[in-house]
Order: sequence, then structure tokens, then C-alpha cells
Amino acid sequence: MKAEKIQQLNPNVSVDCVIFGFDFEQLKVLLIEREGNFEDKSQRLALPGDLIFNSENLLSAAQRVLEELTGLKDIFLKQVGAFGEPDRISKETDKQWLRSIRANPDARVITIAYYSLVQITDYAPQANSFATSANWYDVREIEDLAFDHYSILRQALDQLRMELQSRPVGFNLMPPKFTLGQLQKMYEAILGKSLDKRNFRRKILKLDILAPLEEKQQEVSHKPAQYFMFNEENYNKLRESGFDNFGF
Amino acid sequence: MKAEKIQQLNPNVSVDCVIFGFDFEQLKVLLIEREGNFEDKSQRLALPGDLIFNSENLLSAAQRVLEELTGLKDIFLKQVGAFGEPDRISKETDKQWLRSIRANPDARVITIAYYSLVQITDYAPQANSFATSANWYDVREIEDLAFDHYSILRQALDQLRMELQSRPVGFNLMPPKFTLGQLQKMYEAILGKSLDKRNFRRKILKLDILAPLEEKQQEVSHKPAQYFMFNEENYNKLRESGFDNFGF
DNA sequence: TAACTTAGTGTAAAATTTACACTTCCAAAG
DNA sequence: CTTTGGAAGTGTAAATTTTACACTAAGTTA
Repeated sequence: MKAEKIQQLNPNVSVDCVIFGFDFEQLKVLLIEREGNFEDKSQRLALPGDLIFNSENLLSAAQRVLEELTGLKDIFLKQVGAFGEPDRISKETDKQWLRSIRANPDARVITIAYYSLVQITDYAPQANSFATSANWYDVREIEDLAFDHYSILRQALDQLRMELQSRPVGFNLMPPKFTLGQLQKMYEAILGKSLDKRNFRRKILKLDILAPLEEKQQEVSHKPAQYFMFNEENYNKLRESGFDNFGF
Repeated sequence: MKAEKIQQLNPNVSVDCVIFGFDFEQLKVLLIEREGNFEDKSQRLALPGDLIFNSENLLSAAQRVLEELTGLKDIFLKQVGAFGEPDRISKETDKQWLRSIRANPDARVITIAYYSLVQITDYAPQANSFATSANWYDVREIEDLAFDHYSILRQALDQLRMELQSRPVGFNLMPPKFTLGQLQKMYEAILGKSLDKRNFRRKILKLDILAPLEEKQQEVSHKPAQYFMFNEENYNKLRESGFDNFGF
């Protein structure tokens, strides 16, 4: 008989994942859709999340749950924080839905939220488990979500904006090679403001963390742009010398 | 018969508080001492913290626990994050100690950490409950703590340093009136580096968030310094205009 | 009255930030 | 083949901010 540890769910603690993506136009977030009777579509949509196992650490739980619900595997996640209002599961439709999937549907649950930035083109979300779909949604168009997931999303977005100012996290949204125009659009989409092209270029190039490639864009109906790569080694040097403010 | 809700402890979720203070010299943190057989003193010291009640939100729980253990009341707390390694209660002395105070000592516990900044002179900590003492300790002199509290402290300190750069949180450590020298020492103590006096003064005064008072220091054995107050109204105006980087 | 301690002050050079407009290169349309 | 549309790419002058740096002033104590 195979010795297998019985995985016991902890009824009081869940994890939720805010996965951001970027399609060179807008900031997107990965949401699942659930079966059930919901007044409006927004209540059908939720962040991928579920209860943790007792033996599992929080980060692994978030990675497992994310994979179970959307198929996304080996995603680097960063904690946003804990959300634990006693009434965070107060919407009647959410309560009903929990009764349909949980052994202990009325337990007080606090959730730990994580976020990540991925290249949309690297992952094709596949709904599974209780998710009936898993798709990218434009962050600006989301007005509400199931449970307290809308406020979790807002807080993750705030944290992303903060981190974007002090670390090169945005490069995780970009493909290995990208143009300066694409990079600028990423900053603009996340920060929600437009930046001066010449000043943006001067500033980011001055840091010497972008390596220009020989290659240029192909088959675009305008002047082709040069491709760049993020130079992590140079960034690490810069960081060691105390740099922690991009100032965009 | 008085209708009283029975307060039921949640065996899986606790809160811990990192309370920072400043004595015009060093950054301090409020720690409790516990009864028990500990190899060394560091293992006897812990952040004030305990299990939450099921009906209670996380922030209120942190405030309640803080008051129960140290007497500090009505403290504004800010979340640091969740700490939930399955083995975070792995030290044998910690396990023993939990057996002496908890109904369910072997439960998996995740903890939500909060932090705050207070004026040491406003509060006289009073140990209570399972705390045998509650005192201020110099942050620089702490090398380890019970459970995973040392890493919680480090993370709270990191977060404090971040926030100090973008918001005037440091004024919470200062009395209502203070000198520029005291203010500078506060920044130096937290950031762990020395600042140029003239540049510091020019920079902070330029922001126009300090109101000079007529009053001067008394009975100091050197040239008496002018007192200032934090001008919150002006700061709010500054903030609304987009300011979010002190740049120290 | 001398010694000690912190308060308080100015400047010049360097670096950074800001605002701003035109030419280039490609594909697609006509 | 020519025109048009669209993003790429580039420089400068003015204003602001940052940096490095040393002495005098005003109290108390010895």
C-alpha cells in the first residue's frame, strides 16, 4: 500500500490569485467563471482561489489552486495580504454557491491574496474544477466581482503600481524582446497616465538595463522599431548601488 | 439573562503586532516576555499576538490582543501580511509553551501581522494575560525572537522603510512639537543611514508641511532649537497634487 | 571664561527634469 | 507609382533638484 499523506483541507484559510497580463494595449486580469444563478455577470466572475490544505504552505497552496482552476503552472506569486472581514462572504449568491462545493460552507474564511505578472502569450488558461471558464479581462472594465474579490483586485493593483516604481516588475509582462514603444505602453497602462516619449526613452536607456538587439520589427505598417532585452545582470548591479526608484 | 455572544476562538488564525517607538535616539519595538524554560533570552521574547475570535475582524483582533497583552489601547494598525509556513511553530520550546496556554496547541496556525508607530512617551506598557513583561527593545539589538517573529519584525521594518519614503508616517513617532534635529534623527534611525543636515532641512522645509512654532527648547545645554508641528492640512494638499516621494 | 554641544545658515557645480516638433521608414490604399 | 497613415526615433534650452561642504550662534557645564 502506498504511503500517502491524507490531504486535509483547512476550513478557515483560503488563497486567491490576481494574475495580471498585458496584451500591448491594456492591463488584463485572469478571472474564472462559476456555474450558478447570479444576478449579473460580475457576480459570476471570481479570482481563482480555494481553501488550503493543512500541510501546505500558503504560496504552494496558491500555486496549486491556480493550476487546478486555470491550468497555469509554476507561476511566481507575491503576497498581497490577508482579507478577513467576518462578513466577506455575505452575498446570498456566494453563500449558495459555497454550499454547492464545500463540506463546511458556513465556516469563517480568511483569504490570503497573491499576485503575479505574466506574458499572456505564454499561457493559455484552461478552466477546470469548479471553474467553467478562465479568461483574461480588461482591468478597466471590471466593476465588481464575487465575494470581496473586487477589493482584493484593487489592492493588488495598488501594490503593483507601487512596486512598478521601485522594481523592474513590469518586464514580467513583456516578451523576452520588446520595443521601447511597447514598454512605454505597459507603464502607461498600469500607471494610468501617459508619459512623454522622449523623456521615457532617455530615462530608461540611461539606466543601462536594456540591451539593444540587432533585430527589428517585421511586417509592421510603419517604421520598424528596434528590439530590446531586459539586462538582469546590469539591473542587479544598479540595484546594489542603491537604485530603487524609477520615478515614472 | 443577558444575551451574550459566545466568543469562539479560531484555532487556525492568529494576529501579531509590531509596535515601533522612538526615543529620539533609536528605533524601538515593543516585545513581551513569556514564562517558560527557554535556552536563551531571545526565545523568551515575542511579538504581542494571539488567536482571533471567529466573529471578529482581523484588525479588531489585533487591537484587542495588543491591549490584552500590553495595555496599549486604540492603536492605529496597518497590515504587514500573512505568515503561514506549516512549520512556523517548530521550535520545541514554542510547542511546549503553546501546550501550556492553548486548548488546541498542535493546530496549524497562520498569523496576520500588523504594525504601528507610536510615541513611546504616550504609552506605558503593562504586561498582562500570558505576558510577564512588556517593554521597549532597541531594534538593532534584536537577533532572534520566538516562533517566526524575527522574520515578521524584519518584514515590518522593510515595509516601514518603504512607507517612510512615500508618506509622512514617521510623524507618528514624534511628539506634537519637535525640533528638526529630532526629526532628522528619526529618519536616520529608521533608514539606517545618516543624512546631511543642511540638505535635510532645506528639503523638508521646502515641502511646507512643517509649521514653525514660536516656542524654543528649554534647559538644553546647547543652543536651543525651534519647535515645529506637522501641518496635516498642507500635507494633504501636497499629496493631492501627486506628491508621494520624500526621497530620503 | 573656556570647553562642549547642538542649532542654524549659503553657495557653486552637477545632475535631473521638463516641455516641446520634426524627420524617417514601412505597409497599405489608391 | 504615388500618396497617406502610423509609429519610430531624435536634441535642446530652461528650470529644478541634488550634492558636497564649514563656519558662527547660543546655550550649559566645568
